[in-house]
Amino acid sequence: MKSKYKTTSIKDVARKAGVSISTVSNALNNSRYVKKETREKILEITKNLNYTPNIIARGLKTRSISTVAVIVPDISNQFFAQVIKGVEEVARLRKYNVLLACTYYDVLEEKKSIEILRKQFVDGFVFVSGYNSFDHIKALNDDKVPVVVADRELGDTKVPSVLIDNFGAMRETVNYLHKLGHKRIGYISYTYDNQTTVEKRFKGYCEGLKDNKLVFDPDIVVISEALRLNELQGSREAVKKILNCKNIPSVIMNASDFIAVGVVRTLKELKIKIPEEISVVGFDNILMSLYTDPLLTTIRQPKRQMGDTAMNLLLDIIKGKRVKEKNIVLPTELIVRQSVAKPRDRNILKLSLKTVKLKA
Amino acid sequence: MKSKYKTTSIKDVARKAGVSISTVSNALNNSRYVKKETREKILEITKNLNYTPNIIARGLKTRSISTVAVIVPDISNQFFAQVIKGVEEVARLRKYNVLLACTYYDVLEEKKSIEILRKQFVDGFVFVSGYNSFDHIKALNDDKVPVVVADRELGDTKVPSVLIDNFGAMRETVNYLHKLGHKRIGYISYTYDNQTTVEKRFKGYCEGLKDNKLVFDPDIVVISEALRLNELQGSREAVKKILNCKNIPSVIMNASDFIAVGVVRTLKELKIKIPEEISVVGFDNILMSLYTDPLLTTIRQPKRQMGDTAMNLLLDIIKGKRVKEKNIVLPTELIVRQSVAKPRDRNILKLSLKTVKLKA
DNA sequence: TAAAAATATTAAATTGAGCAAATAATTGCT
DNA sequence: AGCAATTATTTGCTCAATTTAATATTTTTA
Repeated sequence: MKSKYKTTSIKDVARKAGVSISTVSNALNNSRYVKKETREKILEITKNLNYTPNIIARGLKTRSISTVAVIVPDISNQFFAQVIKGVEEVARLRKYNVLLACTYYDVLEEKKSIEILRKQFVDGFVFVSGYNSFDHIKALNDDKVPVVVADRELGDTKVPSVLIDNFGAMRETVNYLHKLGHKRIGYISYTYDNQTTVEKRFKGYCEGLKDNKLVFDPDIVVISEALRLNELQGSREAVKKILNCKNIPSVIMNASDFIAVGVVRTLKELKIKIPEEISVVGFDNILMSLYTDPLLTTIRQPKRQMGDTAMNLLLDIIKGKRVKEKNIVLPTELIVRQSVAKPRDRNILKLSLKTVKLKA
Repeated sequence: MKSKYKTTSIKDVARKAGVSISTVSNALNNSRYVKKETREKILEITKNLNYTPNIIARGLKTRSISTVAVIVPDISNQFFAQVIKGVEEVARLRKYNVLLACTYYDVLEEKKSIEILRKQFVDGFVFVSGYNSFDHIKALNDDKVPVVVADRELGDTKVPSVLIDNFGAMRETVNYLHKLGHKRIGYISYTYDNQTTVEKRFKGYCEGLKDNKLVFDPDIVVISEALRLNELQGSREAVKKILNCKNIPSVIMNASDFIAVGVVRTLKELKIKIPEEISVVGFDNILMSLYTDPLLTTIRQPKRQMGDTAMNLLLDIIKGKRVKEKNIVLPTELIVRQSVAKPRDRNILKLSLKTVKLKA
């Protein structure tokens, strides 16, 4: 504490115990032999004086105050909050402190945070970048600063990372839908930069189509900047665009639950029945996916687990433990709820679409 | 950083500049007169050597490493995440670090966090307790440890706090509804302990009734433990209980948006029209309130502002600034969306209820 | 020009611990 | 008892800065 008042120090304990400072230090840290009686006396006095070692002083010598930084784009985003939760839990368990820094998708802020913190007192970083280029993180790693990246593929296996297989998850979901009988699979996403999770999802969708000899049809794929805002309007426009094509898809896959929630809303507004006429699939398993009507079928990513795995990995690296695998891929899971069904007779849909076309 | 390699220290700068350590310190901190040329030379060399002071060493002397702790029950809760966001923003602005600790509504964890952190290196606390008794926080304040409480009424104005007027917000909303013509106002809440925000809301509801000479009717008030879980089922049961009474309310107020969202869902399931037959009001303005159908009318609390106000207050206290008001009440706002309307002819409702009763 | 005043700089103490090397105390062995 | 080996403790340096009190330098004043 900043308290200007003198706190009890190791000196006080030493004086009261009639021994030297080092003996107290040795007794408390078990770093050297200390006679049993001496140790007990010291422990007793430590307790009486309510003494705890000054972490800062210790840190000056040991060069660590058991603190790691978590850097995320925005804590108010459920996803990042969950990752942090995982990090925090492991930190508490392993007696570490967590420093939080938000960067609001601004590389400059990311770099600034790195700059400030690495020169200061953190032992390492759990990093979820909000940018599409990772040179600053690679540089950090090259400088031997312990860092673990979560949910970002750096294309550089030297940097430890904890990811999910966005590509595989989407691909398998396409396979699942195809098995149900779907042949026209639409896709809605916000625009992506190079290397981002959203790009991987899109590629997984494309690969899934190939797996099943389905052709990629740009008429039923919308990738739009408007969807980045997580607002209903984006989904609304995307859905209308897809519904205006000749051959309407029997299912719409989405790059995120936020988009999917908007799609569900829009289809309901248009009186299109989900999943009877069109099925909808999300990605993320956000809380809201449990509040849509019908409940959203989506792909769960283990957000909290991502955080705790990253933190455990980071601490192992900091402690110099030999880690066998430093590029960890966590499993995703398709959560089957109510918004997907086998495709029905396409005539049902065509019927309701007469109305839609007029409105859209 | 923990880097075992030697970093450049103030000594290196001093040697290279041909001056003493203290002069370098004085030059960099503006703590003493330093001749202009000397200062410039030192600054130049500081830059060349890429020197930054070791915060830990400084902290040992100054007893601060510019870090505050934020303690919340659970970061994955939107509300707390927003508060933290506010705290973090101010921290970055005022060049402070934020240590995060979650306590999962466990007083023991709260006490443990206090115990660990206050003895260590934090300058103060922003505290959102998850408990209904605040002795540990009062003790902290009594010990002259800077602490600001957010969103909790301690009933002790000695402890600095940033709150909203839960009581007044509910009361005024009752007045608003009464002005619209509502005479039967239902209320759903989860159970509360002493002193909590939810209790204040309930009292505000009661006072609002009195203001308008409406009688409190336990038949249209549900306060249940089941609602604490934030799951649909709780709201569903509460709604059915209210609908089973003789004289059904024309509007249902709710202690939280989570409850309200469930209420909206349930009413829709029961084919009761919102707001034509029953109006619904929430509290919190969570993201999901923008995704219900109809959009939820609710009471906004300035969550982020709560965080940044608390942090600014805390830093002012830490810096010894004279603060005129250390018990701050932030304004709430009724956000009028679609789920509230003037009450119509009660016969409409009675008609649809014939069906409901059977189901419920 | 010498003394006083103002300006500029520095040596040394301080912060609270850890740690290596030196020293002291105890035990074992012949 | 005497010496080595073992066990226990301490001295003093270190970490990297801030700060106080002392000192050096320059400028002003009489």
